[in-house]
Amino acid sequence: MARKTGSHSEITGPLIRQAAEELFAEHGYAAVSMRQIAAKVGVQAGALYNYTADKQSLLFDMMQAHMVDLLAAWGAEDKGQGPMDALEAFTRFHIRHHLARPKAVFIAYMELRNLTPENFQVIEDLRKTYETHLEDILQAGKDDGTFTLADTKLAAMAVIAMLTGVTTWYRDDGRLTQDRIERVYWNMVRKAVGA
Amino acid sequence: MARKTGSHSEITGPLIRQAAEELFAEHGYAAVSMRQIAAKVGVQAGALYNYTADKQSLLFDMMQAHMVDLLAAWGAEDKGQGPMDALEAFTRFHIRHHLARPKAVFIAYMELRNLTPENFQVIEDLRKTYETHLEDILQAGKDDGTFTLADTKLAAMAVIAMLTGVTTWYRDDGRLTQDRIERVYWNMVRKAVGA
DNA sequence: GCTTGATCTGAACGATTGTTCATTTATCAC
DNA sequence: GTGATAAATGAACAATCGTTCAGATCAAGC
Repeated sequence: MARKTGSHSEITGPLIRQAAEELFAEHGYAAVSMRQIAAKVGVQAGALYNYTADKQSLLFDMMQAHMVDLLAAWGAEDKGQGPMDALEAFTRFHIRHHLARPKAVFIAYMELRNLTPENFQVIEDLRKTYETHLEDILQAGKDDGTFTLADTKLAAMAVIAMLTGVTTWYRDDGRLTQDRIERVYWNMVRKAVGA
Repeated sequence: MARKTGSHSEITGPLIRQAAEELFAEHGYAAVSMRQIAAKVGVQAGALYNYTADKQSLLFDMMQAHMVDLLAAWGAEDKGQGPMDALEAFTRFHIRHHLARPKAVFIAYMELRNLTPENFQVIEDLRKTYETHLEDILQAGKDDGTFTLADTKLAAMAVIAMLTGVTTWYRDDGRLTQDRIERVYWNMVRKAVGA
C-alpha cells in the first residue's frame, strides 16, 4: 500500500532533512544509509529521491544552509560601538547560535571531508568569510589600541576554536546556564586579547 | 602467487596500522574499506586478519595507543615549579605533541562515535584523565592566587579546545614556526587565566 | 465520479562491504 | 633437500550500499 492515509506529503521534505541531520550527527555521513533515513521518516528509500538528487546533496544542502544562516544571523546582530563591543557581541553570538543548533554545528565541522571537492570549496569559502569577520574585529581593535595581539589571524583561529569547543561538552541540563557560559567565556576572550 | 620475494612479513603489521591511520584520517573510518587498507600495504584483504581481529580493533587499538602515548609523554614532561610553570609546560607540550602526530589527533577527535560502546568508554576515560591533569593545574593556580578563574572546569575545556584547534590549520610549510605558535598561544592562555 | 499529477511502494540493479577459509607460497631450522 | 610453520592469496559468503523505475495509491480539481 502506498502513501498512508492522512500523510502530509508537503512536509516530507523537511522531515527528511531533519532525519538526515539527526542521523548524520549521531553516526556520521558515511555510516548512515539512505534506508535508515527513510525508515526514520516512515517511508521507503526510493521516496527520498523525490526530494533530493542524491545522498551527497542531502549533506551539502544542509551544510550550506547552516553556513548561510550563520552569516545572515551575524549580519543581523547588533555589534555595538567599537572593537570591544563587537568582540563581545561576536563571542556571545557565536556561543548562543552554536548551542542552539548542536547537530548542524557538529556536521559542519565533522563532515567536510565527505563533500565532493566542488561542494567543499563552497562551504570552505563560507567558513572563511565567517572567520574573516572575527579577524576584522581583532585587527580594528589592534589598530586602535583596544587589543594587544601578536598575530590577529592566529588569535582569530584560537578564539573560534575556544568558542566552538563549547558545543563538545554543553548539555541542556548541565550545571551551567547559557548566560553564565557566555559571560565566563567573554571574560576569558577579553583577557586573552589583552583588553 | 602468495608472498612476494623479498617481502618482510615481520613489518606488515606496522605497515597496516600506518596505512589504516592515513586512510582513516583522510576519509574517515566508515568510508574506508579493508580492501583499501590492504591495497595501500600491497596485500590482499584477507591478509589483514593475520594482524587484526577486525576493522573495529584497528581503530580502537590506534586510538588507545595514541591516548596512552599522550598520557605517558605528559607524565615524562618537566613541569617546572608551581602552577604558572606547569601551565606553560602543558600549553607548549600539548601543541608540540599534537602537531607532531596530526593524523592520530584527528582520528582521536573524529572517530569517537565509530567505537563500540565498550571501546568508547575506555578512550573516554583516558581523555578525561588528560583533561583532569590540566584542570588540576588550573585549580592549584586558582587556590594559590596565581590565576584568576571563575570556573576551572570550564577554563580547562576552553584552553584544551583552543590549543587543539591549532591542528586544524597548522601546515608544516606555513608562515609560522612551531616555536612562535607555542609562544603566541602561551601568551593568550596566560592572559586568559588572568596571570 | 473521473481525470490528472504528485507521491510512494516494492522490487530490482550492479557494486561493494567485512569476514572466512582452503590452498598456495615463502622462509627457516635441520 | 626435507619438513614445519608462518604468511598471503583468491575465491567465496551473505549482507548492505546508493540509485532507478514501473506500477500502485493518494489528494485535489472539475
